Amino acid sequence: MRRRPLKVATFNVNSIRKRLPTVLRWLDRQGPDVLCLQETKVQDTDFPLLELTAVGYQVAFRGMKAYNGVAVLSRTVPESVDYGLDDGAAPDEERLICTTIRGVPIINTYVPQGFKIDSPKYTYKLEWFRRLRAYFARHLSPTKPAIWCGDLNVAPEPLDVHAPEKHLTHVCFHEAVRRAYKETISWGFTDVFRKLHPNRQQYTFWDYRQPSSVKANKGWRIDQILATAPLAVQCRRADVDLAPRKAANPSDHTFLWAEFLV
DNA sequence: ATGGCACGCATGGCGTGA
Repeated sequence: MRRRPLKVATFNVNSIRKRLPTVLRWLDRQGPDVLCLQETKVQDTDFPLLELTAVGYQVAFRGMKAYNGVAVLSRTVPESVDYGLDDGAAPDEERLICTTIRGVPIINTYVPQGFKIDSPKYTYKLEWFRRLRAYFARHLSPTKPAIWCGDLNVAPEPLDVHAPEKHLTHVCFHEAVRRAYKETISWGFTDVFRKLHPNRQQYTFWDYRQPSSVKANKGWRIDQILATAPLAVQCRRADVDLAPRKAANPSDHTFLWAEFLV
C-alpha cells in the first residue's frame, strides 16, 4: 500500500504582498503539503493571512517592516511552531521558523546574505552557520527525520554558480562561506536535489540587474532542501520550477520542491 | 572597473538584496 508522499517546497518570494498571485497560483497547481517562504518583507499585522487560509493552508509567519521575514504554509496544523535561534545571541526570528508537520521537524531559514567578504555582515553570516549547526545539535537528531530548507545564500560547489571563477570573493561562493556551509551540513543533512541529480546544472536564482540572466541562464543554486539520513533515503523526486521566474512580475528566485515517503 | 533591477519606505532618494 502506497502512502501519499510529503511534498515540501521553498521559495524566496521577495515580498509576499507583491508575489501573492504567484504563490496562490503555485499552490493551486502544485498542491504542496508545505511551502516555506523567505523575504516576505512585511510586518505581521500586514501579512496577507486570510488570502492563504482561504485556499486551505495554515500559516506560521514572522516578519518585520521592509526586510527579511519567513513563513511556513502547511495543509495540516503544525504540531509545533518556534521562531529564531535560541542561543542567547540575536535570535533573528525573522530568519528562522521551525515547525513540526506530520511528525517531521522542518527548519525554514533565510540565511544572512553578508554584503561583502570584508564586511561585519559577512562575519555574522559565517557565525550564523555555526549557530545553526549548534541549533540542530540541540533540537534534532541526525538519526531521526528532519528537513532544513530555504534561501541559504551559498552556492556549495562550482556547478552551482555560472562562471564560478569570477565569484571567488563573492559572499555566496567565497571559500569561507562554502566551508561554513559544509561544516553545518556535516552535522547530518543531505542536499536532496544534488543527491538525486548529481551532475545537473540547475539554478534557483537569477539576478534582476542583468535582465538577460534568465535567458542566458546565468544564475545561482542558493536555495536548497536538505534532509537527515532516514528521510533523505526516502526522497524520490526533487526539482526546480522555472516557470514562475520566466512569468511576468517575478521574484528573482524560483520554487524548489522535493517529495518524501514518510 | 562599474552598475545594472526590484522592493519598501511616516517614500520623491536611499538602503538592501546576491
